[in-house]
Amino acid sequence: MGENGIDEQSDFLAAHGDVVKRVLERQPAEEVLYDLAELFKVFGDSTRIRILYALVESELCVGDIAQLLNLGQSAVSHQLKILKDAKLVRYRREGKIIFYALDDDHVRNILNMGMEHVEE
Amino acid sequence: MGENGIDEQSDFLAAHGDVVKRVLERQPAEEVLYDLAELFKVFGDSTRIRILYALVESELCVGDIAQLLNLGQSAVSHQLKILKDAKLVRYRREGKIIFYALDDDHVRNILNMGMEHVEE
DNA sequence: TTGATATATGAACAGATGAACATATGAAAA
DNA sequence: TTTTCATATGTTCATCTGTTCATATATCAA
Repeated sequence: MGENGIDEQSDFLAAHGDVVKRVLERQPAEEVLYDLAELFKVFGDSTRIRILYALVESELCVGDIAQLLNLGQSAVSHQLKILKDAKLVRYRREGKIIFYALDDDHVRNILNMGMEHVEE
Repeated sequence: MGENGIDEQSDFLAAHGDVVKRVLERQPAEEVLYDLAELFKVFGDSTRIRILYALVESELCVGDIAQLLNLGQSAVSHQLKILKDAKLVRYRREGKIIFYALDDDHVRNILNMGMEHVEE
C-alpha cells in the first residue's frame, strides 16, 4: 500500500473520530436518556399495556381491571403502582373504591405512535 | 339498609358489569397489544436508547457506536440485532464496515413523544 | 492462500422483573 | 367497636435480560 492508501486510511480514521465527537456533543444528558428508557420500560409489559388500553376507554376501579384482564387483584395493584409512579395514570377515591384513569393525552399519544409502528 | 340500598348496590354491580363488558368489547386484539408491549420493551433499555439517540444525529458503524457509548463491540452488536429485529434500525454494508441508521421517522416520533413526557 | 479488520453469534452468569401468596391498611356499614 | 369490602404492600420464586468472553463469519489486502 502506497502513500495514497495510508492517507485514505488516515482520513477515514479521522473522519470516524470527527463523527463520534460531533454526535457525542449533541447527545442529551445521560440522566434524561436513562429516564426515557425507564419510561418506555413501563410501557414494555403486556399487562400494563392492557391496563392502559382499558383506561383509554374509561375510568376504572381496581376490581374492574382485574376482572377485565382476568388477573389477581394484587397483580393489578402492583402494576398500577408502577403506572402511577411513572405518572401514566392518576386516581381518585370514592369511598372504598379507587378509580384510575390515564393521566394525560401524552399517554394516549405515545400509545398511538407505538400502535402505528406495530400496525405496519 | 332498605330496599333502596339493595337497589343501589344492584345498580352499582350491574354498572360495573356493564362497564367491564363495554370496555372489553373495544379492546384491540390480544396479539396486537402483545406486539405493542414488545415494541416498547425494545425502547425500554438505556443502552438501546443511547444507540437510537446517537443514530438520530448520524448514520454510524458498530465500532463508532461502541466508542461513543464506551461499550464493548459485542454488547453493541447484540443490541443492534434487537433493534434491527424490531425494525427500528436498518443497515447498509460498505466493505468491511456496516453502517446503521434509524429505520424511519416513526422511531423519531416515538422518541420525541417519550421525551416530552420525561421533560415535564 | 494467509493475515488483518469489522461485525456477528453462542454460552454462561449476575441482576432485574412479574406473578402469586399472605398480610396490612383504610373506609364504610353494622 | 367489630366486620366487611376494596385496595396496597412485602416476600418469594421462576423467568427473563444484558453483558462478557470466546469464537465464528465476512470482507479486503498481501
